[in-house]
Amino acid sequence: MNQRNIISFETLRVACKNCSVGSLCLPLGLEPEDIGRLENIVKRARPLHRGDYLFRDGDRFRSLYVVKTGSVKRYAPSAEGGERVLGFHLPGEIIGLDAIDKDAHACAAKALETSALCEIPFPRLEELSTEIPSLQRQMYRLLSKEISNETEMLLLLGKKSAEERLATFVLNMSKRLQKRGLSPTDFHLSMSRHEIGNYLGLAVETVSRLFTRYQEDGLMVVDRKHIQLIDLDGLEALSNGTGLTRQQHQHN
Amino acid sequence: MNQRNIISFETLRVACKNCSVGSLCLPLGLEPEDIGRLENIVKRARPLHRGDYLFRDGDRFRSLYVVKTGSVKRYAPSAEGGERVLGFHLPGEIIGLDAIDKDAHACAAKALETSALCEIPFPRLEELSTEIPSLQRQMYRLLSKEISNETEMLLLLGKKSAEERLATFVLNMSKRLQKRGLSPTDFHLSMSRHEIGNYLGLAVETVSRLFTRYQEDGLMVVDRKHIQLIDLDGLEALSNGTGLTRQQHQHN
DNA sequence: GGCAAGCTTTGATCTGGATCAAGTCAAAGT
DNA sequence: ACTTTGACTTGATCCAGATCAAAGCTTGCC
Repeated sequence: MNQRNIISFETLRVACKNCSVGSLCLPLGLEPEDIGRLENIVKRARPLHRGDYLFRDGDRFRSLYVVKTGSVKRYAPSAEGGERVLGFHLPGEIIGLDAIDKDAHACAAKALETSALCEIPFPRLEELSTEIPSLQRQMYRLLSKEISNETEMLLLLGKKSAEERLATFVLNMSKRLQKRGLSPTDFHLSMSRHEIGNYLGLAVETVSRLFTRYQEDGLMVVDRKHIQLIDLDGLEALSNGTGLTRQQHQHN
Repeated sequence: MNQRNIISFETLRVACKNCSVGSLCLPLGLEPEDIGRLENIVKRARPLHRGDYLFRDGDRFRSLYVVKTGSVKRYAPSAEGGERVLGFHLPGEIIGLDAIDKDAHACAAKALETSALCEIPFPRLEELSTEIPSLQRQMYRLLSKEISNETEMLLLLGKKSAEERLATFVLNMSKRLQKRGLSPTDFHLSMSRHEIGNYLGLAVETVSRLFTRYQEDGLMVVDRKHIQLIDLDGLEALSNGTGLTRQQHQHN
């Protein structure tokens, strides 16, 4: 706590220019000069520890947040303590775009592990984006991309089987990690089986059984939260329903 | 065809100021003067007849569209002729926000009945919104609202039962029609049972059985595509899972 | 270390809704 | 009036995945 006071302003200031996830985030497409103006309004948020809330449902909407390191779970608490997981957020991803309209958060967000975040006060961002057309353009793109992502998820929940859902999920993680310069075939899942199941509309048991089966079929090696993908093409085939069924696989 | 040529420019020009759905659309929150500038870039699109395409998946993204009258179905065609219905659009609703990022439409849109639309060339809208902050603000809100809507749908597909889904759908239609000044309890569904089922992730047969059951339980009167809602509270209860189950209902 | 509290796996059973299979009905043409 | 066509309903059966039940594993905490 005291330590915060002795850190100089310069240290707290965000440096988007050097940020490893800058190319996935707001600065994309901005001139260096404009990135400087953006840096002036971005704040470094206090680091979160596992289980800490970034915001809760019902909170007034003030800022967008960008994950710098770690990961965040976003979920809608339902009556009777149940919850529905809406998404997992990796470094470079922006959280809060869904709250702009209602001016309040309809869901809660909490850290899955120790995480660092940037905070972007939305009124100032909105103001800045009237002055920097390329920032406005990037905002439109980010909002639109978020819609596409949700639509993708809708497709998954609406017609894919359990097998297809989990394969899609694992591949999606793989691709997102790759974009961040991490291994697409060897990674750590920061969320529990329960959370994965909840996110995909499946029971924990189903998730567990599928991981076991994928491993038996030589698609991946699973050791608790550590995943090693072996057969990306096989997973891709499963993910879009063109995969061999269990029986067919055994016969070939 | 010839008739189009003798209509004066003034007739073709869009008059957002007098539009009955203006308060649901882009002009919301704009000064009369700015609405005038918006009108200059909005075009009246050629009316569509049942089955006509507004755009197809893969089409280059050029414009947003607003339904003025009628209704439009948006869907993702899948391999082998199958399709996944992504939404139904009523007057005042904007179509195409999901295509901004990729600069191409990932889904197709076709008219469910004779429909009139406005076309808003996106590059010009983007330009105009850098000049009119309240227009930019409205765009952010609309995009954000779209994300919320999709999230809502995600919740529905992820954990609601068939019974809850259809009740939610009917109530959602009711509320949207009410906002447009139409009866919230007596309306016509322009889409088929098949399309409703597809949209909700249910089989046609399930939709049909549920409509029958709702009617038996005195919640509504269904006559082909015409729906009359009788017990809004009962439907609301069903829709969020707090409703009595069939058995409980009979015992009370 | 050792115990408690979660997670995760695995097995057995159950069920909501899909699928299959006939009809029924309404609108449009002949 | 009679066929056609496509949308809708109704009934019978089936199955993927939920739910129930019971262990194994980890991790953390005293």
